[in-house]
Amino acid sequence: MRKFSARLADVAHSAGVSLSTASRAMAEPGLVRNDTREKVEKAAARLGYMPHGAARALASRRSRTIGAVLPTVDNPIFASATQAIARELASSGYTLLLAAYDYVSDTEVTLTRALLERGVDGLVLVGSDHPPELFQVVEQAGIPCEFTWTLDSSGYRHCVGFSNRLAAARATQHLLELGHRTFAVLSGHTAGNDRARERLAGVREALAARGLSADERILETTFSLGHGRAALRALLDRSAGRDFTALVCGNDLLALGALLECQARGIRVPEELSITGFDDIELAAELPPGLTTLHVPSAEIGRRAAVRLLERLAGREVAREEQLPVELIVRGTTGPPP
Amino acid sequence: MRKFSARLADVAHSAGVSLSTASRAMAEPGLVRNDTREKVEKAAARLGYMPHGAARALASRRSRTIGAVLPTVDNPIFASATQAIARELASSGYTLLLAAYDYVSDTEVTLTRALLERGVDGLVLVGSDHPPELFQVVEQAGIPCEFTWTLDSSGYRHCVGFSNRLAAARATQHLLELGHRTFAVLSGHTAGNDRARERLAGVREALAARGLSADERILETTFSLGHGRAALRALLDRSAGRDFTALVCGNDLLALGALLECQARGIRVPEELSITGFDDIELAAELPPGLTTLHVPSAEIGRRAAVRLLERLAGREVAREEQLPVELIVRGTTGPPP
DNA sequence: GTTGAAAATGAAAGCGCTTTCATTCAAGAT
DNA sequence: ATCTTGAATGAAAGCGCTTTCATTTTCAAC
Repeated sequence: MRKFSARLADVAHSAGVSLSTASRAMAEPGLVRNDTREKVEKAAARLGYMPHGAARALASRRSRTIGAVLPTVDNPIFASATQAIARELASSGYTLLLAAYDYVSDTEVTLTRALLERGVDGLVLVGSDHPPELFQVVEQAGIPCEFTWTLDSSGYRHCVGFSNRLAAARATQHLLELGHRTFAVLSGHTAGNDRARERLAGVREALAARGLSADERILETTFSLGHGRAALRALLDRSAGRDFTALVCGNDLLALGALLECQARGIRVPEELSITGFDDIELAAELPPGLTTLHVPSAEIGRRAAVRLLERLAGREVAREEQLPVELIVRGTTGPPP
Repeated sequence: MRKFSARLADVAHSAGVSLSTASRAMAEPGLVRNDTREKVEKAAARLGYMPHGAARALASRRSRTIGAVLPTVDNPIFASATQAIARELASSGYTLLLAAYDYVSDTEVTLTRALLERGVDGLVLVGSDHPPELFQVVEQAGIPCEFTWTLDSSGYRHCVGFSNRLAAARATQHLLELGHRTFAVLSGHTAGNDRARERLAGVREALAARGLSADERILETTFSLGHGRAALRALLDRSAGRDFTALVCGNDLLALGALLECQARGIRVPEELSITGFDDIELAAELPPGLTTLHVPSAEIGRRAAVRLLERLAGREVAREEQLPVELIVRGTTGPPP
């Protein structure tokens, strides 16, 4: 079934040079005379030569591929970060290998191992919370790794992101400044997810600084519109009536789900209830009255992670930690309490 | 920097068997005695052996990787299809390599070539519309390829999907049956996108069958909420006033964008204007009054594409074309004309 | 015990490329 | 002319694995 495919040896022969010269002509054009390089290029074009990545990787000990292991690809922020990584890598001749583990830790380890076996030269991971087994295989592989969407408290891993804790505290602060004193929180699942955990911690700290707490009104759920909606429903049904004026959400999907539930129930936002999100996805701006949220530089995170990895692969040093700005975007879902 | 990593030869030596036996113990356990297999497995575990994918690929002539080339990963339908492909492949020991070309044809060819160089054993492409160059490199690589989200009119390529034309016609038919006679259409860009083109053609045909046409009220734009909104705005501003009662959209993002624009302008849906989408993303059900749309089996498309590829790689035959059901979901955005 | 066939193992030849090392070549200095 | 030197090229040794082919072992049947 597989057609004959020209090898570099065929190209070399057709160009009338040795295999090594042909190899150099393709990889390091500076090492051969101009006319021989042209001969080789012509021969390659003539034969429709396509390099054999596996052979190249085996001989050179690098694959020119980077692996990214994501919780899910079905989230605009990861999608744009991924796109950015891929683009940046492509401009340096690298290819991105993608794997999504759907928030299942075991799968994350399996997929990471699969990528390492495929010989990726570097790795992009999300968050700093991972099974010890994962750190172990990555360590053993001895390849550079960037942790994203987070800052590493241990301070010895390479990461590019922002403080989820401070950002979440900022949103909470915004609500406090508007005068809110009774809060509810819709958080993502915190087990194995440091971003969700840090965001929740940030909210708690900001409240605690004012002697407040939302403890009995904190719900953890899956990041999605439907779950956000269901979670608010549960919150409203449980506390006899609505005993809070502000709702802080772990991401925009949860917040928008909550907003839709409010609209369905006839709860006026922000007059009766203020809502904040996190991420600033496109829908946050489009859905009236506009979601107050934190804008995270997702594409920039991806791009920087890629750049840093390329730098490190080239043997250059980069700062351990790269902090990117998160901006509070105030839109229509927050206002003074009733 | 890179740590020492055990090779299969080390495992073999440690287990007291030959390299070939060790190889067989890992790849074809049936070929070695139980106790030797155990010896090898123990040795592998002891040394933390991790197979070298490139070496394996070079020797065996297959990489156990499948490539998928998508227009974008930032669309729920592609995200879920991708997830499904990856899951199905993983269960057979295959890994998915992902590439997104952002609707840029040149990039599509470049990325496909990159995947082929990486030695993918099979390919999943979206749609049947591709630059001739792409068909050529795929052809030359001689690997199985599945075209998805479409049915191939030429009938000689392997594809799994549905008729975008008939589905779009069905939605149009629904509006016709409700009594609508004046239509506008928000289409995705049709250049190089057979799905968008077929959907538009389906609408046109359904209208033509009743002697109707929407020609002067057809707009092509980028698939996104914001662009959908802007497109409807343009449509309303251009025709002096609103001279149509039904709006057929190329996908849900466009439809939901249009819906938001209606809500912003105070146009009541469906009382004054009926809207249909295409895809049935989560938001279509959540955003009041609920979008009437066509449910496409995106995960199933991905899963079947993966299964078919695995079958073909195992040397088994599969039907050239696999048609999946598309269902009209009637929600709140369609009703009788005013 | 033999014998023969099947099962298990080992030796060795690559897979297609990169890269070291040795060799040749061109060209300026003597 | 000869020598020197650096640039350009070629020969050959792997990279870590799979797989063919040959050899040894096992074990049922005689």
